[in-house]
Amino acid sequence: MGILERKIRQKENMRTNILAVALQLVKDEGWQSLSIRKIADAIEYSVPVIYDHFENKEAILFELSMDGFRLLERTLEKNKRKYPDPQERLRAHAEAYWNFAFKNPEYYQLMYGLGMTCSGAGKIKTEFNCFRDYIGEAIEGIVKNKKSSDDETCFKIYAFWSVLHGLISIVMMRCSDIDDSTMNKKVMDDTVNAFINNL
Amino acid sequence: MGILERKIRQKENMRTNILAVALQLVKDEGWQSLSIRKIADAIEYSVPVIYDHFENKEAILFELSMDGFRLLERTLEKNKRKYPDPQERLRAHAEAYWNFAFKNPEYYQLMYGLGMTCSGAGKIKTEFNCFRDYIGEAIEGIVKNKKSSDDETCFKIYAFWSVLHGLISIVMMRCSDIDDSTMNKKVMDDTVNAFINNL
DNA sequence: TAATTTACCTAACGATGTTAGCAAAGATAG
DNA sequence: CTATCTTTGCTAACATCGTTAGGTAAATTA
Repeated sequence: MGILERKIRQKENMRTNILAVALQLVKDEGWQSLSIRKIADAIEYSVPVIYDHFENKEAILFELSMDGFRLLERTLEKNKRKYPDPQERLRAHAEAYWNFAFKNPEYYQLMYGLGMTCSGAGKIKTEFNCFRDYIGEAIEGIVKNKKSSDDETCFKIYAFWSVLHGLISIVMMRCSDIDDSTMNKKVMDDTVNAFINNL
Repeated sequence: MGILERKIRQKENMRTNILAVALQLVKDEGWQSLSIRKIADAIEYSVPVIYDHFENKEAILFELSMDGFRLLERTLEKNKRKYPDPQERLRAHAEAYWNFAFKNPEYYQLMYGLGMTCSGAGKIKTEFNCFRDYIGEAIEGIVKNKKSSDDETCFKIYAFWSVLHGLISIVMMRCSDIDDSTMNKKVMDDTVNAFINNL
C-alpha cells in the first residue's frame, strides 16, 4: 500500500526541509544566531517536531557538515577524472578547495570549526577528511618516481593541506590585512606553485 | 588621600581576578562551558558585579585574547634580541609560535577563533597580529639582499604564517590522523626547513 | 464503530546573557 | 555627631536558548 511510502516520503521531506531551512538561516544570519526555535518557525511547525527527526541540535550541525564534505568531494572526484596528470590534478584540487571555502563559507566554517562551537567534535574529522586523501593521492602520483620515503610524502601532504587551510582560515577570520580577494588568491597560487616545483 | 587609591587598587584587583578566574575555568572546562554565573561563583560575588568591570561577556573574551597576544609577543620579542641572524630568528619564531599554541591551547583557540564563537569578531585581528609582523621582519631580513619584489615578500610572509597556523589548526581540531605530537612537530620542522631553503 | 497508533502542540524546566531597582555600607559636609 | 550622597553589592526579573513531558486531536487499523 502507498500510504506507508507516502508517510516515509513525507518524513524524509520534513527532514531535508529542516536541513535546507537551517542552512538558509545560517547563510542569512550566521551560525551564532541559528536556533531550534527559528528553524521551527521557518518550517511552520512547533519546536518538538524537530526532535522527531534529529536527536539534538548537534545532530543537525553534523548532518550539514556531512553535506559540506560531500559537496566538496564531488568536485574533487570530478577533478580526478578530468586531470590524469597528477600535477595538474593537484593544482585543480587546490583551486577547488579554495573556491569551495569562499563560495560556501558557512559550510567551511562548520566543517573545520572556524568561529563557532565545534560540531561533530572530532567524530567526522578523520573519517570524512576527503581533501587530505585526494591531495594525498595526487602528491603520491607526482612523487612516486622520485626517491621519497613514506614519511616524507606524508609530511608533504600535511604541509600542502596546512598552507591552504591556514591561508583560508586567516583570510576568512579577517586576520589578514590583505583585503583584495584576488590578491589573497595570488598568495595561494604562488605558494602552490612553489610547493609543486619543490616536490 | 590613600582611600581613593585603595579603591582603584581594589577595583583593578577585582578586574584581574575576574580574568584570572575566567581563564582557569576555561582551562578546566573549555570555552563552551564558560558562563558569567560560573565566574561570579568563582570570585564569590553576585552576577551584576561582573558588569561593573566589563561591558559584557565578549569584553572579557576580548581582554583574555589580548593577554594571549601579549604573552606570545613577549617570547617573540626575546627572540628578536637573542637571534641577530634573521634565519635563526625565523626558526625560533616558528618554534615559539608552535609551542605557544600547544602550551596554551585555550589562548590560541580564542585568538584565532578555533572551535568557538569568535571573540573580538575582527577587532583585534589586524591591529594585534604580532606574529605576522615578527616573521615579516625576519623574512625581510633574509630576503633583502636577493632580488625580491615587495609583493613576493608579502606573499612569503603569509605563506609561512599560513602553513604554521594551518598545521596547528588541523592538529588542534583533530583533523590530522597523526596522533604522535613529536611527529606533528616534525612536519612543521620539515616544512619550515623547506621554506627557508627556498627563500 | 471502537481501539490504537501517529502527528502535533502547549507548557514547562533549567541554563544562558543581561539589566532594573533596591538595600546597606562608606564617605563627605554641616 | 548627624544628615546627605555615593559607592557597592544584592535579589529578582527578562528574554532567549536547548530540551522534554504530557496531552489532544486526527488518522489508521481492527
